Amino acid sequence: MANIKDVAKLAGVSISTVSRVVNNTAGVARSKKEAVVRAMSELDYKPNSFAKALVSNKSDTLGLVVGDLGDPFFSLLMRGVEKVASHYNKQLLVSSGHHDPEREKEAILSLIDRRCDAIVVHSKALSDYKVMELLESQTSSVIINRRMQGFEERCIYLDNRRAGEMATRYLLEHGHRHIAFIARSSENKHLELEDTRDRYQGYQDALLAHSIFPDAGLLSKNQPDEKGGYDATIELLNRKVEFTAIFAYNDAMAAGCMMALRERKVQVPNDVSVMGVDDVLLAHFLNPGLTTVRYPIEAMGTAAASLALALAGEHEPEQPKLVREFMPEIKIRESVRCLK
Amino acid sequence: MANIKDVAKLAGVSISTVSRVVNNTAGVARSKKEAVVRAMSELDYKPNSFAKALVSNKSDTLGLVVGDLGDPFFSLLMRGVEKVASHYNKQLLVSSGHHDPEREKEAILSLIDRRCDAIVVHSKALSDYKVMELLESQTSSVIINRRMQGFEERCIYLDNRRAGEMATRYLLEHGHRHIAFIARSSENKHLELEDTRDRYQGYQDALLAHSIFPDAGLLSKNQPDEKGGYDATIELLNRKVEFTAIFAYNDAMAAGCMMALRERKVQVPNDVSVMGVDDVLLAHFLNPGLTTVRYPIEAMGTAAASLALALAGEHEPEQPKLVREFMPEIKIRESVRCLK
DNA sequence: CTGTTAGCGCTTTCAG
DNA sequence: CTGAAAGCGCTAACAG
Repeated sequence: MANIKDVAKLAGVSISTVSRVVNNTAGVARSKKEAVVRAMSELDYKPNSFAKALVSNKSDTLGLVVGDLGDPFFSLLMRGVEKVASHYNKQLLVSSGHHDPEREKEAILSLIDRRCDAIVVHSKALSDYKVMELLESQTSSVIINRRMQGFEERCIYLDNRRAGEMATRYLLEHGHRHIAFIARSSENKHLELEDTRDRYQGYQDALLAHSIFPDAGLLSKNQPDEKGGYDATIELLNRKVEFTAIFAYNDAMAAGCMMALRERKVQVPNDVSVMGVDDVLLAHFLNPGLTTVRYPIEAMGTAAASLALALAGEHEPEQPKLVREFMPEIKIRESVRCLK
Repeated sequence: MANIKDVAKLAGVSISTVSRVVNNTAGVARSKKEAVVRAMSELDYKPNSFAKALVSNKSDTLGLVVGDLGDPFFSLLMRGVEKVASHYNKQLLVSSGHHDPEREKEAILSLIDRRCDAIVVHSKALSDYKVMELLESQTSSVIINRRMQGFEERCIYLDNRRAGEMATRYLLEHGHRHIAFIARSSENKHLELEDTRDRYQGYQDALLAHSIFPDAGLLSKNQPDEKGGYDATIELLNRKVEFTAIFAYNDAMAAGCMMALRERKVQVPNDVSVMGVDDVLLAHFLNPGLTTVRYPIEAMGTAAASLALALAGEHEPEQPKLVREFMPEIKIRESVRCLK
């Protein structure tokens, strides 16, 4: 592959001149410029990005760590991040942590090794401490979907407590009094997940505001996907506790939940109402459509990438005060019945 | 950030020695080795990947072009590709073509500029000719989901004709005689999309084998997503033509189709049966579950990445004869009614 | 086993 | 406006 020297030779100029026309970094005589341009296209010259990165110490790369590339939630997150990456002409380097602490750590480190200009990290398997330790020296990195003490400036997150509170209140306002909660279980025993805890907290807030004491028998934990939602619901059903509504940690669990209910001939929403969180594509196409709490994940991905790039000095933060905490909102479909 | 010189100085050795212990490329005296290791960890040394790539002319990067990062189909593709990337310790560089010819071209070129060791491309907006022109000199690139004349060695694709034939035959075997086809329309007037054409061809094959002459009034085209499926179905319904089954280009369109039917109070599968292609997550959670033709996209992503890396000389192709053409298979759920 | 040295391809002073 | 030259951090002969 042709390099800058070849171009210089063919154009009859020095490599500095070639560099100047490539980067438009200084004036060059029209005639020489034309010669260079001609030589470049003739040789199909493409500047070597490594050499450039080496000397400029900038990679024009945006790193992103997600949990699982195949998950619709992360899919939306990636789309949001990609939007700003392409706007700033950055390439996207993606790594998956596979919900495993060791692999998450590797994913983060590999991105750091690559000297990304900025990094956006979604991590659930690593402790706050570990994440901060890994990213401390990486000043233009942003954590998404997590709020960490002393690291707030670099966190983009949802008000999960409010999400839990909103959903539960919505159910209460529709006359439900026995509301089950399907929570996300943590793979790591020592790591309490902030988001599921906050959503549960919000759930309790709403209940207590209606003078209802949260019943541990209505709490079921499982992994945060369709299968987990299914299993958690079966377990709930087997307990023979009474409930008229189920609030699931996320839409994926809600989908599994509805599947289990259908199997057991429990009608949604006639017998039991269901709500989720996220508002991924799936929610729209479930039947009945899933009433859920919208998690603006794509917009948050965009915000995170934008913040990361701002930290990297790529641009000024647009807003006078950047929004770091996003607000959930209720998306009404057909999975909740009014009991009044 | 510390570089190799700093480490060498601190360890009291030459940079070659440091390089040797980093890459384990030659024996080093135990004492020096230990000194180097200590210095590295003390300085938190991370080899500069650009310098390494520059000198070795290898980037340890796998490039991937997809249509849209937010689409579940591509999500699965990415997961398949990522699996082999991480297995070979390659970083994944992802670009999105946004279903636009110009942006697809840019995406491919940007990956070439980055000197990826191998590239996997999913392109629908560019013509065969353009794609081949762009990737001709890029010997370790693979096209997925497309079969191109004279480029077969680098294509990984599904037997789309058979997919269309299988689905239609399945419907015929269940007694359906009036089967509508919802096709993918092409954004680009001059570009006939091979996959939708092949599926339609297979649809016709099956029909003709049952002595049924394909009726153009039962064909409706639209964009290949939920909205397109919805619109195509509404159009079909408005035509007042008779049909007992609908075969959609993909699951997304089938989902939109079912949505439209539900709105119009047409019951699935009692009044109309529906089939799709892909078997994405959605298919499982639609109600009724969508009977579809499984497109092993994740496995194909894995195969494509593996082939690309083999072309790059990273490894021998595992199979004596690598599978380039994948076979669809029927995934039975509840959206098809037996009329016999 | 170890150090010296010549680049990899590019940007960026610095003279002219 | 232009070219020469000094690196960016690393690898890989080459000599010892």
